[in-house]
Order: sequence, then C-alpha cells, then structure tokens
Amino acid sequence: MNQISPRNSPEASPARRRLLDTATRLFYELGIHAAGIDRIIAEAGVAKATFYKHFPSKDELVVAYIEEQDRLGREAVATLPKQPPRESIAAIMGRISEAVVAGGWRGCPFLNAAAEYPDPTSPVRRAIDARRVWYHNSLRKLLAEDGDPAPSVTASLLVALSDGLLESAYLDDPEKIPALVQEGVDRLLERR
Amino acid sequence: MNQISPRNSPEASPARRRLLDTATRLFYELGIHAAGIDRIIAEAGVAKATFYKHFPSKDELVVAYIEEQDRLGREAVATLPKQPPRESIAAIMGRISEAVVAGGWRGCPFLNAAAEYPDPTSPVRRAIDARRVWYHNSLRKLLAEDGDPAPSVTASLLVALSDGLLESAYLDDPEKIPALVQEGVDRLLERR
DNA sequence: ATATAGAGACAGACCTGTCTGTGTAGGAGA
DNA sequence: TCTCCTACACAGACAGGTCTGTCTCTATAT
Repeated sequence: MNQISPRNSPEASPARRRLLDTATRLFYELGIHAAGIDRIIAEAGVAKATFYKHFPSKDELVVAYIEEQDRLGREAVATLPKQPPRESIAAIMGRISEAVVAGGWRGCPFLNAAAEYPDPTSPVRRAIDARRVWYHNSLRKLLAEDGDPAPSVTASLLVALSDGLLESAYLDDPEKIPALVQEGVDRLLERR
Repeated sequence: MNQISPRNSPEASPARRRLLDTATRLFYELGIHAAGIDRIIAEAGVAKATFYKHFPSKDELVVAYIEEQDRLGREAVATLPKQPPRESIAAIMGRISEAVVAGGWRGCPFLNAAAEYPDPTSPVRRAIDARRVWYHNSLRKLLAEDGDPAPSVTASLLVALSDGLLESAYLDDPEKIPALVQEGVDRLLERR
C-alpha cells in the first residue's frame, strides 16, 4: 500500500469537500451550534461514518471552516495588485464593501464564531486569533511603509472599524457601507 | 382578586429577579444556546414550573435579557452630567473603556446575541435593533448640536468604532482599549 | 384559603459520536 | 479478459446525553 498516494490527500476526497462546503453554508446561515451534524451530512449526501473518518469531531470541522475562510481571505489579499501602501490599504478595506453588497451577509464569520466559543484556549478561538493577528500585521506593515508615526495604533483602529462596519452591514443598512468604509479610512489615516 | 395588585408587577417577584440575573450571567458567559433552561433554574434555585409562569418560553427570557441590558445602558447615559456635546460624546464612548477594563469582558452582549439569532424578524433581533437605533440617534443628535456637517455619517462611524473596539477588547488586548477609544474618537470627529 | 413557588417526573425532539452492514470502483495478478 | 482484493463511501440503527416545555405533587406564607 502506498501511504503517500494521492487518495490520502485531504483535498482529493469529494466527500470531504462536500462536507466542508455544506458546513460552511450552514454554520454561517444558522450559527454553529444551531447547525447539527445530522443536517450537515444529510445535505452533503455523506454517511455519518464517512464524516467521522474525515473529521474526528464537530469542533474539528468548525476549525476547518474557520481556517478555510481565513485562507481564502489571505489569498484574496495576496492577489491584490502591487501598488503604493495607501492604495493597498484602501483595497483591503474595500473588500468589506464587496463582501457586503453581494447580499446574504450575516456578519463576520470570525466574530460570529467567537461569540459561540467563550474558551480562549479552544482550537476554534486559536484559529480566530491567528486570523486577527495576520489582519492586524498586514495593515500595520502597510501603514509603516506609508510613514504612519504609530502604525500599530492606526492598524488597531482600522481593524476595529472593519469589524464594526461588518456588523453594521449585518444589523443596520448594508447599502450605506461602501460610503462609510471610504469615509472612515479617510478620517482614520493620518493626514499629510 | 385585584388584577393590578403589586404582586402582579414583574419586578415584585424575587424568583423572576433571580431567574433574570442568573440568565444574564450564563447567557453572557456561555452563549445563549449553550446556556440551558435546566442549568439556569438550578443555579437560580427556581422550579421549572415557576420559570414558565414568569416567561412563556426561553426566547422570551432572552428578550428580557436584551431589553434589560439595553435599559441599563440608556439609564447610564441618561445620568451623565449635562455638558457640551463633544464632551458628552467622549463620555458615552468612554463607557467602552469602563466596561472593558473591569475584567471578564466577553464581547458586546448585543452582537453576541445577534450572532445566534439569524432571523431579523425574531423578537430578539427586534430588541437588538431598538438598541442600535437608540445608540445611533443619541450620537447623531449630539453631533448635530456640535455642528457636525454630516452627523448621521459620523454617528455611523462612531457606532462601528464602538462595536469594533468592544470586539477587540474581547479578542485582542483589553488594556489597549482606553487609548484606542480616545484616539479613534479624535480622528473620527471633524476637526474645527 | 389562596397564591406562590420548590422538587422533580415525563414526553418528544435533537444532539454528538459509534457501530454494523452493503455497495461500488479501480488496481493487481492470472 | 476475468477475478480477487482493498479502499472508500452510503445507509441507518443505536447509545447516552441534553434540549425545551408540560405535568403532578408538596410546602410555605399571608
């Protein structure tokens, strides 16, 4: 038996792919606790034994969900065109508007998950932490390049503004978000 | 039987008071779905029948929890000293720092609840909406008094900053919040 | 005497996770 | 080409626990 045959690669399994896609949709739409395993496997068309072969527990599925959302976000940022730092920041923040005007926005997946996982040492919370550290650092580096005298402070404010506007898009009026993103970034960035 | 006797007032029942206090603590610490009725009544020392006499369902208890948190916030703002609008805004935003440095902060109760209630027509979401409308309007009026040329936009940005900093206090470093509140308000308010 | 509330059994549904059994597709060897 | 073998996945029963909500019975206090 070939232990490193392609079939052992996680991505090579269609069942695993269907499970993660279905879980992503249901976790986001219903909330994590409200989306049961029985429903996930039924809508994915996967047997329960197959599910527990790919994921040791529901929490591991949640971690995979969080990590994949994180990875997709990082890839989207990585493929942004090379441009001056201030334009890069505007482009990163502009992704908020894109995510939100598409419709079906139900809040930031990471904040929603954090609301359901109080234990900061849980694997789910660690995955969320990793995402937040990456996001803050990405902005901080661009701000430093831009000559911001306190790039870490400004980055924290931009992170807070991002989180707040993503929640506002869920709970208030999504159509106002694009203008608020632009205005908020303008006001938070140091004028020169 | 006197239908409007004092004993019919909701606040007159110690059992109801214990239920709401215990539910408030458990909903906030564990999350709403994760806090079961059995545990709430056990820790409150209340019989199940008594619980269902005071609250027709768990969701009604959740609504009472949200509405009470909302009421407490409004009372705290109402008792702030009369002062110029910009100082009032600073005082309202300063409540974020107070809430957070006390320790045990687990995120904004309203945002956490919204994460668990996807249906925007549910009573819980309506209670959250009412809170957000009040908060936005309070800031907008003060900004208009202050002569802000676009008080609604600025108010939306301050609401977003509030939400984002409350989440940051939960997921990042709470000790940095007071400085970020001050700095964020400074940058968002129109300079004159 | 009546209102209030404690204790707890119970129903029916749903939760996660384990288990057995069946079907199928593809590669290896004759 | 035919057959065997192995990996994979589907179907679903089952266990043990928890969920909300209803019920009966008992105790207390005014």
